Amino acid sequence: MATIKDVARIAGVSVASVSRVINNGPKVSKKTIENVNKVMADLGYTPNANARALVTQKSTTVGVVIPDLTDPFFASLAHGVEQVARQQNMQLLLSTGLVTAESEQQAINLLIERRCDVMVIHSKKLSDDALIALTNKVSGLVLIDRYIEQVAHRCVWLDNLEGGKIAARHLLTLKHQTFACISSKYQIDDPSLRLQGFQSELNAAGFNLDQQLVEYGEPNLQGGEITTQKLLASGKKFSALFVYNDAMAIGAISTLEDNGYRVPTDISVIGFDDVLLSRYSRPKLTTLNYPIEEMAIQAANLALDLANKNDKNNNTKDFKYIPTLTKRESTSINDQ
Amino acid sequence: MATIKDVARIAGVSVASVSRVINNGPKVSKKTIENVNKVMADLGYTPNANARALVTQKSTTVGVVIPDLTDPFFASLAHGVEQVARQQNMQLLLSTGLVTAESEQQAINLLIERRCDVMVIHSKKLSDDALIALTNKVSGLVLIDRYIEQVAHRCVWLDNLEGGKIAARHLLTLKHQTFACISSKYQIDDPSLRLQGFQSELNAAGFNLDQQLVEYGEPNLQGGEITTQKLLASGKKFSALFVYNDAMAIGAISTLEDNGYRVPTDISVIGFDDVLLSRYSRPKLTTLNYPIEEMAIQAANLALDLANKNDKNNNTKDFKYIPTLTKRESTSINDQ
DNA sequence: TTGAAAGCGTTACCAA
DNA sequence: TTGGTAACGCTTTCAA
Repeated sequence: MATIKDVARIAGVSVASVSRVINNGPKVSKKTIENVNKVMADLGYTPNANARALVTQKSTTVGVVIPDLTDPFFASLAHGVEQVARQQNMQLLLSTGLVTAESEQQAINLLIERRCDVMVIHSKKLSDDALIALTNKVSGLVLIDRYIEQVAHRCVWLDNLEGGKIAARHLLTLKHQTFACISSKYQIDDPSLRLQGFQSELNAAGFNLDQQLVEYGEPNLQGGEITTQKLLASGKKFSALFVYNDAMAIGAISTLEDNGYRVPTDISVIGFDDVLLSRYSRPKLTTLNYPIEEMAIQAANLALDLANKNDKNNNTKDFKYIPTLTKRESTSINDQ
Repeated sequence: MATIKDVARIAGVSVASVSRVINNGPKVSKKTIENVNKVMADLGYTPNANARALVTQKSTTVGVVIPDLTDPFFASLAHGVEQVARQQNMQLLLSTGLVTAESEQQAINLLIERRCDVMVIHSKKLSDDALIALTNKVSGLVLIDRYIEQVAHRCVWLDNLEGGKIAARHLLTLKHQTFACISSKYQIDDPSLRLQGFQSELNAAGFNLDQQLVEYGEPNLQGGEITTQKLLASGKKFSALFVYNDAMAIGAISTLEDNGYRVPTDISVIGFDDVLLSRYSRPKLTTLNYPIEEMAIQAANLALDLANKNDKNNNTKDFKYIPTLTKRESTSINDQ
């Protein structure tokens, strides 16, 4: 592959001049520009980004660490980051497939090796301390979907507790009085906070959440089906069901209808996340919108600022998002 | 950030020795290894991948070019490539957001700038010639979902024509006699081949596809709804509907049921792709499985071999995949 | 407006 | 088993 030297030699100029025309540098004669451009085209010359990164000490690459690309939620996150990357003429360096603290750490290390100056990290397994340490090493590192007090100004996160409350309020407004809940068996923060918020708001309104009507399962379609079967098997009645995420909610609806319950006529179901899926279900899912793409854009911009030390405002506050209710068809008033 | 020189100086050895321990090079004394490792740990030293790439002339990076990350189909493709990348300790460099031939070209150029030696490209807009030219420049470049005769041995693709035929055969087996079809308005190869295969198999069995029962729309949920409305508005009867992809098929089912038709009792619907969505719909979608992840893995491995000149078998044949029928609940026998 | 040359952080060859 | 050093392809300063 042709190098800048080849171009210089053939064009009969110095590499410095070639470099100048590549970078639209100042003070180059029109003639040189044209000449060099022609030679570059002839040779099919493409500058070597690695060499460039080495000398300029910047990577024009933004790193993203997420657990799984095939989960639409994370795909949206990556998509958000990608948009700001493209704006900046930067590229996405992606690390996925993370299950343990070690693999998360490893993924981040790879980004550091590439001297990625801007990174958006979704980490649930790494300890606060490990993350804080990383934060000191990489100035453009931003945490998404996680809140750590000591590095609050680098956290872009969603208030899951409030999300649970909003769901409860919606159901309460619809005059429901008996509630069930499906949560995730994986006890990271999110599910327990959502459940906690839901429950506390119910209590505040003078209602109770029967612990026998709380089930935990895999956070996917099948998990929703299985937990709903258990709920039904308990024999207890409920008219409103709050589900950890949309995939489970769709599974729940499916099982409910298979068992002769109409949604929302007999039972109202509310999900969480508002992924694409929720618009594809029948009935269309009422759910809490998790503005993950918007948050990812925010996170990427923040990382960019941090990397460029544009921390003008020297921000110390975090970036908290509140989910919003998206009313569709799976909840309705309880008129029994 | 600490460099190899810092490590060498502090450890009291030469950079050559440090380099050897980093790369598990031969002939290093145990003592040196331990000493150097300790210093590296103390300094939090991380090798610079850019410098490495420059001198070794290889990038340990695999490039992926896809139109859109949020489309589950492409997410699966990226996921497949990612799996083989990880196996090789390589990382994904991702380019998305492609709409025109120019932006596709641009995306590929960025990968070349990074001296990405292994790349899997999903390109629908670039001309055959442009792609062939690229192929000469990058030895590890593989095309996915596209077939170009001159570079057949670098193509991993699906036989869409056969897919259409399989759909037709399935419906024929179920004794259907009147057919409708929803296609994509974007006239790249895939939709027209699917339609063509469908039609030709119908004809072979002595049936006809009424052109008034063929509609074209946006390849998403809404497109499926709109085209189905048009189909219904034509007043013509049909008992079987072949739809371009799963998203449209789900839209179609929704509109059909809203208009009082039961699926599959009154009308059988068959989709294409077998994305996650198809398992989430009610009734669950009968569709043609597009083994995109498997194909992506194949493509990535092929690209790897090509890049390493492991073209041992000096393959000249292409990699053609045939979709397979996934029977679920949206098709049934026509007993009228 | 142009060119020479130093230097970015590594690896790998050649000597010692 | 170790160290010195050229080289990778580029940008950037300094002089001319």
